[in-house]
Amino acid sequence: MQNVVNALRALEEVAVRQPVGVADLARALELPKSSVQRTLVTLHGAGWIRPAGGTPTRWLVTTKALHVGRHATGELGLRDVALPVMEELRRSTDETIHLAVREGGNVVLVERLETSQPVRIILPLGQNLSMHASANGKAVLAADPPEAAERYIAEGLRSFTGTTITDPQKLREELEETRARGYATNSGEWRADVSAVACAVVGESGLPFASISVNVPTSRMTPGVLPEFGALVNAAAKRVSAALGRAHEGGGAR
Amino acid sequence: MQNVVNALRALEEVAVRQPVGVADLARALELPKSSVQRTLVTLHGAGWIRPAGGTPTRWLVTTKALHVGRHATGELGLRDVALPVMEELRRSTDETIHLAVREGGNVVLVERLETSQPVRIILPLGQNLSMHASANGKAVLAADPPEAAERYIAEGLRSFTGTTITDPQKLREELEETRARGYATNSGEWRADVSAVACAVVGESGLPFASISVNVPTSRMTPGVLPEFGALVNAAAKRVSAALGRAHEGGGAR
DNA sequence: GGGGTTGTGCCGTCTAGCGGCACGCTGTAT
DNA sequence: ATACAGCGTGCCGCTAGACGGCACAACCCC
Repeated sequence: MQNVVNALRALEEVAVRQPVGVADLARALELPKSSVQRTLVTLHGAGWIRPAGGTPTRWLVTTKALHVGRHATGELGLRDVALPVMEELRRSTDETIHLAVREGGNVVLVERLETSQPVRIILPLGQNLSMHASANGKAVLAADPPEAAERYIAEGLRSFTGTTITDPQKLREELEETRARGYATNSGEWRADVSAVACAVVGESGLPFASISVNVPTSRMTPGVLPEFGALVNAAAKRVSAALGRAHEGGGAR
Repeated sequence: MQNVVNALRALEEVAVRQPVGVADLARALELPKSSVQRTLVTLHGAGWIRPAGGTPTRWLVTTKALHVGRHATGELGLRDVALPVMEELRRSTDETIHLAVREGGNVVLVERLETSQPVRIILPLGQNLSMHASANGKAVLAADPPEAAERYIAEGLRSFTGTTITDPQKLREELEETRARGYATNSGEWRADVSAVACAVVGESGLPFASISVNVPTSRMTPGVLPEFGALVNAAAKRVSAALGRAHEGGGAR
């Protein structure tokens, strides 16, 4: 099915480079022009891309991918269950609430409710967050079995800002604290101006598969609000976990 | 490229029915089980779906589609240009702001900023809005050349609520008013509790390709705010159009 | 415990995708 | 004015790779 693989590669490439022509794409994909041309026509027929209209023909992605992507929440109904809880969480904090799902070695932002305050964090849906440098990631990691965390650590901890935890031992301690505390934190470890508290959502198997976070500009993150938001986000994650069929056992993380 | 078409159908089907197994899918797609199986493995290899982990194998879509879908804004950089303007629009209205792009005979919601007020409208990104029963749609239709509008009208005007405009002549008058007024309106014509004002974003060719709207629960939509929000949304759409390279000529719509 | 259903894998047939090639067009540099 | 390089598009013979029938082990629910 090399064919399908190439078509999907073409689709992604169109998304990144749009509006783009056949020849450009063929070069980028290192594929014969005529093959790419055929692929584009097929993708168009299936409704995933469309010509821009002018001449020469330039291709754009349609919203088909959006429709498919909306369902990418890992568990059936996670979004529906989480949204009302996130709503309430935003009302009580008036800060930006994120819902992220684990995927591969990362955590991906899939839903967002914003604060009404002027200074705010806007991350695009679909944003990848690394496990060790985001509150959502650390919440998931802390709720994981130790082996899984070790496997992640073994891949190396990339640094993003001055406060990013890159020392394996320090990260282990941090995860331990997170479990004891019931929520994970992040103070400018990925981007200097973004701080957050998060708690994992666990499934029937007891494994974490998603995470909810309250995101605050570092400038507004005073020591006082941290435990307050922590307790709120912990309760929220517990409610979502429970609604998905299983009591949220132990702290907020494990 | 029947192959690719089937793979994309499978992907969509997985998104809708996830978590789903091979046999289920094969029935839904009316394709041999072994073919579907091969397709699933390929889609997995390409990173678009993933097995749920347990046994029996159930498939889920990944966030790959989200990443691609994020670029589905029709014009290069539309989202980046529009977001700050939408931000300001929300600050001045404290209502939910939508960015929609035209696609085929519809208009599709691609970005959203919410009000902080408790009663609010939440539409999913990727939502299709019909041309004649939404403020965004009517704004685009009013900015289109008359032939295009007539072509749309000829396809028939479906009714959603008691106030949906289904009479072609009434719609023509409404579009005329919209052009004169500089913004389109919607008072519960699609869903009874949703009202809005909108204005089209036009490209270099002078044709509308997107639209910005302020969405208000019908209960909050008093006669007074209508012209106020109308003027604001008109100014916002003009700014986006201009930033995309061309002065926004004439009223707010054309 | 057995009948049905599931996910998975093999393999011979032949179809449908592959890609080299040529065409007409447009915009640019000479 | 002319040449040229690049573009998007379409054709067509060859063959690689997809197709789908089939078989099998594991599982679940009567």
